[in-house]
Amino acid sequence: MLPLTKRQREILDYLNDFIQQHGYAPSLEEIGRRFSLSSLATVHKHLSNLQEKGFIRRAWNRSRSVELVPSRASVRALDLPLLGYVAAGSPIEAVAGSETISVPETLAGKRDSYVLRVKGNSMIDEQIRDGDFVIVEDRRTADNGEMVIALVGGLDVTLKKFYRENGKVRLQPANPTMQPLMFDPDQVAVQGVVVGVMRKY
Amino acid sequence: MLPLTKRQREILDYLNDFIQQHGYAPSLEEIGRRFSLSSLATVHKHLSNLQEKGFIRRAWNRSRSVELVPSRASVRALDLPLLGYVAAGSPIEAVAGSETISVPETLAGKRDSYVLRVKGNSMIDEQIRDGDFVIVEDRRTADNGEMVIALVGGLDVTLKKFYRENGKVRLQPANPTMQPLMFDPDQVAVQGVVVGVMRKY
DNA sequence: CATGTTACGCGAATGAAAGGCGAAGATCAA
DNA sequence: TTGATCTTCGCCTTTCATTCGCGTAACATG
Repeated sequence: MLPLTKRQREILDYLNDFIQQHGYAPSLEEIGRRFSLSSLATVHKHLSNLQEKGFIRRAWNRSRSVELVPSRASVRALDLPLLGYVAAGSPIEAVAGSETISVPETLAGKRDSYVLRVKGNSMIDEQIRDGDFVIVEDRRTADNGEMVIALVGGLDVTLKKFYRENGKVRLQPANPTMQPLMFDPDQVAVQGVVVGVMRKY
Repeated sequence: MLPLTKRQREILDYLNDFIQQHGYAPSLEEIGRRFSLSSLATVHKHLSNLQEKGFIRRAWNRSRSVELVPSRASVRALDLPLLGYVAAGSPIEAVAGSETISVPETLAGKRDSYVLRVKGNSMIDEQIRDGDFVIVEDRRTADNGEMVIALVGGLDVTLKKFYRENGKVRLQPANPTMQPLMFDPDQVAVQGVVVGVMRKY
């Protein structure tokens, strides 16, 4: 893609801000006012140049039809649903509405995945703290040592580490004050496996 | 999909609110009243335009049949450069080539940001483990308690928690076996601040 | 140094789309 | 059937993008 001039960069940034803020693009007149340009022809030429260089798209003769081309902001991210909160030992608490979180493709599992927000510090020993987002791949089986969302006895939904031992299933809390729990395999239904963590400071 | 005009955006926002609040769509007359439009033809034309642009769907000739098209609002992700590895006490070790990591927009700072991969468990007390990716916002100042990438004495580049105390700067390792270090402010140059963490299992 | 190119700028004229009106016709649910 | 609601038609005004001709400045190149 062709490089921008200083002026073009300024205008592109302005477009970005404006669209972000208003939800629609500025008119040529508004752009001109922002940069103290008295002629719309000047603005128009700038937009044409930006279009030629591939940074924006425009519908012909349509009001406020400038669109930013998602170039460097690559689309390699998935919008996963934020289903709710999870705390060790408590059922998943659904979150209102249908919020989504964008997650890098490399973090999300290949199957259907979703996101839960961690409540409390019960997973602190696995370096997961209160407020972290865990990306969960929706599947019914787990390997030893994986962190799973498990339905225990048809009641509790918990986040634990999963081990299969001597025909039993061991669910290991990531908290030193809690004891590991042993179950018969038919008592434990794996709901999903944690494949990633995100934290925002 | 075509972008919206100012008016179209207003109406779309109203539809959104109304449906959210009532559970059903407004009638044309209600929309018109909200925007002080005396002709339903005007409202109808707006809805047609919104439909044409792909933001709503309508059943033909059905009352209150406006439906919002699930936001294909492609939440963008940024491709940030993976600059290298960082371990407490060691200089940043550059990674070969120009790898990038895609990071959700919500995790990345507003300014220029980059990604470092953590080596070793020296930050374990801050729930950052070996192999984690830290998203670093490139700036030169930090507030108390922020985790910073700091250049100390023009030599070492380290990842520490940052505190300003009594005209001195305290760099606090996130590891119980390491002592906090006190410096004169001119000995410490903040390179960036950690704004996010990502982990892949 | 002259010269072609490109970015940047002006103002005016033109016409298309958006936004608006009222009235009449069509359709659906009760 | 009837009342509420959606659809269509013609016509108007406002907003906006486009085009044209012309000009200046910066810059690379022969």
